[in-house]
Amino acid sequence: MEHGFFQKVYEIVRRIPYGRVTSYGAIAEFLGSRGSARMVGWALNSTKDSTGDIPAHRVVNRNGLLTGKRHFGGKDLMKELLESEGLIIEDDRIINFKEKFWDPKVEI
DNA sequence: AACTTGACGGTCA
DNA sequence: ATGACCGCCAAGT
Repeated sequence: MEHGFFQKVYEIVRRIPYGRVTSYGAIAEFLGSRGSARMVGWALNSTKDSTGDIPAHRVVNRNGLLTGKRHFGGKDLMKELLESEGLIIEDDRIINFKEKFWDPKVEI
């Protein structure tokens, strides 16, 4: 197993509690200078090859917008996954984002 | 080796 | 509120 930037990202994403969400930037910030928000999105992109135990749908952009939805199967798979966890989504935006936001640097 | 492309975010007009 | 720009940096071409 490697311990590169990607692995660190996976570790954090796996820790996002059910029904909560975080942002690419928050993860990048938590990892310090080891990466930018773009890198986090990149890391998640490669989870498609991975085993699939990574809840990538719980990562959205800083505005609670489902910017990564097109990388999931189906038309609205990402949205459906989040809704099934109790989040309210309207026009690809998480309405109760602030309440559901989980910040790794304060909650870990 | 050079250029483009992003699941991003902050700043400024 | 909206849009342009810039920094970010690994991968693909």
